[in-house]
Amino acid sequence: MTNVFDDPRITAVGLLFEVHAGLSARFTAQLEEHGFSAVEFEVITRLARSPGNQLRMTDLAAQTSLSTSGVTRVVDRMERDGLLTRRACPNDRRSSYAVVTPKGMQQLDETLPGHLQMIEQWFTGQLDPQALDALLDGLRRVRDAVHPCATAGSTDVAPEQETAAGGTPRP
Amino acid sequence: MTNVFDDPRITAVGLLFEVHAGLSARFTAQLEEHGFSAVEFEVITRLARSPGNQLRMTDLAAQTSLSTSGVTRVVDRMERDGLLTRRACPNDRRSSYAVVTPKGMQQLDETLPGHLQMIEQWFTGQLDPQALDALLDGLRRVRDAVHPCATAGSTDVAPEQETAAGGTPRP
DNA sequence: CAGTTATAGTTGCTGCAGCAGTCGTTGGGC
DNA sequence: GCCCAACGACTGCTGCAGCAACTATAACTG
Repeated sequence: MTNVFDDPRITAVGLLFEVHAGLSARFTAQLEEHGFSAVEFEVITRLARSPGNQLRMTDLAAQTSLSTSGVTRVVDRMERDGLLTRRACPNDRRSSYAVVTPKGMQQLDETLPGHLQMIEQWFTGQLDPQALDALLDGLRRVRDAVHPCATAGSTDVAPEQETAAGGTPRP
Repeated sequence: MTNVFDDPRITAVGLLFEVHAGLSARFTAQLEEHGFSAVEFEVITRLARSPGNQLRMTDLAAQTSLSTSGVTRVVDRMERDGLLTRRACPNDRRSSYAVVTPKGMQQLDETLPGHLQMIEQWFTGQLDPQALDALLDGLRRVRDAVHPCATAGSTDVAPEQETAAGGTPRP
């Protein structure tokens, strides 16, 4: 039987997903040595790169792969561990900010060098600069297509225009 | 403050992960229209592309992102839904095969065209052939570094050689 | 052949994330 | 000022996946 799964499209996706899984596993292992889960690291990173080391819960959810309820729980845990604090929003009493504490920043600072080294070792360092550029350029174009609002909290993006096989806006 | 997070390595990983998340979300939505969860689709795909539409539970675990216990539960569910069956292994009475049923194959056949179309629309179709090749080539090289045993059940790979920042072999 | 070790699969327990429903807050229409 | 829809965050419930413990079988050793 001629295998339908040799279709280059399937292979392409398989490749991308395997790379993601592989890198995730490596990173998770290293992050846990520093007391972070993958999600926690993503959260604290997004916060730390934002002005004032803080972000509203909703915006945090939009920037991460989490739902708002997911963000609530993660921030719960990290607040219990002293890495974050909640701060009331002065303008809007419904909103609250998640803020990185000094302890959180310190733990992040201890984690980052090793993390960067891991990236270098397993990802960027595997390719010569030219090939890496090509890879990133391709990824960027796919990202722009597939990930409409990568930077919530700052600028909003034009409403996406579906082409065919339309449907499900976004979860 | 000069932001540490503008480091190109962080950006590269962020890009890759955003692409993965974006594609995952799209695919998940489409797959669920056909009654598959993402994991179930991965499982049935791996089975369907294997000789005899079957695979031992352990090999299935190695080829997917699941642990062996995870495979047990997924196969439980899919067997309950009539998509798979367990079959005893004649040589080794410890092992059992997971086999795709006709109903499973049919449901897969109904799903695949739309799935391929999604891939085309959101991923491969976003790039001209040359750029796509460059992207896939880069991914392939990273995959080879990071994902030692992509094809379990067939050939084994040479034991990985850690360089620096050693440690945790694999989960 | 008996005894030990390794392997295949399953299951109890735990932790996590999403959904849907709830409460408090905000802003617009009248 | 009052009412109602929209919004932000939180919580009960459910389903899922991994770990560790367990059973059954296989392979190895003397």
